[in-house]
Amino acid sequence: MSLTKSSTPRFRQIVDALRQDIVGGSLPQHAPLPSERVVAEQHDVSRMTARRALETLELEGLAYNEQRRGRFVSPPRLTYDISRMVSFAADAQSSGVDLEIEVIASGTCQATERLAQLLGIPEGEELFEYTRLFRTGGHAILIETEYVIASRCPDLLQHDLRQSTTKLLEQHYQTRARDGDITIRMRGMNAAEAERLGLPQNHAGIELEQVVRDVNGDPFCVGRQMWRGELAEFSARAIVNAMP
Amino acid sequence: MSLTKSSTPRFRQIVDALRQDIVGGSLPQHAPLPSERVVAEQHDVSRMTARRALETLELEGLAYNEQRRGRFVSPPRLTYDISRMVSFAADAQSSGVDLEIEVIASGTCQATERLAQLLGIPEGEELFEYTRLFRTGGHAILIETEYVIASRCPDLLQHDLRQSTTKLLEQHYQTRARDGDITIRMRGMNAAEAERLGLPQNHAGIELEQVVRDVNGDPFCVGRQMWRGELAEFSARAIVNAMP
DNA sequence: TTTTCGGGTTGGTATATACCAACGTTTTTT
DNA sequence: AAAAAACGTTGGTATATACCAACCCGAAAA
Repeated sequence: MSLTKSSTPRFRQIVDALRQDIVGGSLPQHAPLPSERVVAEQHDVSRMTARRALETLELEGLAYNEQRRGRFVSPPRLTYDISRMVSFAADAQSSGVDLEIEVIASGTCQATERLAQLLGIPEGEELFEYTRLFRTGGHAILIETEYVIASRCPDLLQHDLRQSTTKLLEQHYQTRARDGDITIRMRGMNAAEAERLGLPQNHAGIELEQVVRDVNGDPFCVGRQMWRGELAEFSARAIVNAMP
Repeated sequence: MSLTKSSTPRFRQIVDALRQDIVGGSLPQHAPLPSERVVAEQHDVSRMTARRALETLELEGLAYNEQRRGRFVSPPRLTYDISRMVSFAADAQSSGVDLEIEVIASGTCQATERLAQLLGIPEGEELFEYTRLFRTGGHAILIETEYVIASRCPDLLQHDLRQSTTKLLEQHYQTRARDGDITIRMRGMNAAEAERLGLPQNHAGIELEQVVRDVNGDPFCVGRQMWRGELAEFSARAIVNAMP
């Protein structure tokens, strides 16, 4: 006889129902979704199936998850225009996004082989290194670590790092960013990144690496950002080269 | 007493072991990973736990999964330089990547409101629409749908679409791409996309939307690509604008 | 030689259950 | 009033089991 015999899996039906509640607006931003146990009871499935449905909503970017607190409706994406500005902080703040920056760590380090190569400096040269967490409305968006050549900006770490680095370097060190190289890819987060962003390990996110160069074309800063994938959006303007 | 009492979860220990086999090179590209049942037996866990481990490898981008055939080691990422060239096909082929293009569908359609707006044309105007699947070594990378203003390139669909559209339009219609706008985001795939790429529904991927403009600044083509997230990498060069 | 039919593999879905760790709130104790 | 303990919630991990659908491949039939 069989109960329903519809070919779409149960968990997917639940996903569809919950998605309606979210995109239909009956569940606003940051509103809690029903817990795994509640969903299981409401739809008369096992908790594992309910869990599957809720996890799928996370994959779709419609919900996020705070460690053993519950699942909530995701806020809309933030767009970072990578070809207009090298600094996300300046970009966001000038477009009216309420952006909070927390400095997780800061200090000095020595250039590794890779950093030295990217910055065009000898291995072992002193760098400032700092890690910052970006939030909006208390909700973590991305975590960033930047490395700046120390000799170009003495006492950089004495300044307040809760602002755009690009602006800081301009105002105090006459170092103006002219251009940069950016690489974007999707990948699972490592333990440290996931913890900072309040996510389970291996949650998929978007990694953005950038090298920033000054008006002379000399690189002075490299950074690596890890974004919550469901919150990230990157826009760019491409210029097609002259052809042969 | 407890058996191991290590705080890292069993499934994660298995992930670590399998990852070693992959990055260590003992499992080459496209080599089959042990099946869920085999992993379960080898590591003395239940099949659900083994499955969990293998799925985590997929999230990390180290493995991919073909519908009920098994899991395999992922090939390395492909990089698309979005600021140098508007066409991935031309970019890849010129850099020696073995790229196969399959035309899934092609035909004409009428501009929807959104397409009309992007292309700067009246709603309902005739467009060519075609969908192509890109592979390398038989392995699907991305699926793309493009819309081109029909009046600008009569009989476009008579040509072989298994090549760079940019080149095709240049050679036959004197339409040369000058620049474009690109948007990149991560999201779960819908049913159609997932099926074409041989993935389970809602697998996370990277969506890339682009509008291409000619030498007069008039848009003539819009496209939307869905990439397997673990294979995609985008590079760009950013130019910082003059400041106030 | 080609086609068809099994049987064994694979992952996909689903249930029912169990215990744990982390968090929040309430109650009790200090 | 402040600190501590208790309790109930949440998701995180893990097991054991079951059946299904798609696929591969080899054996049997055409």
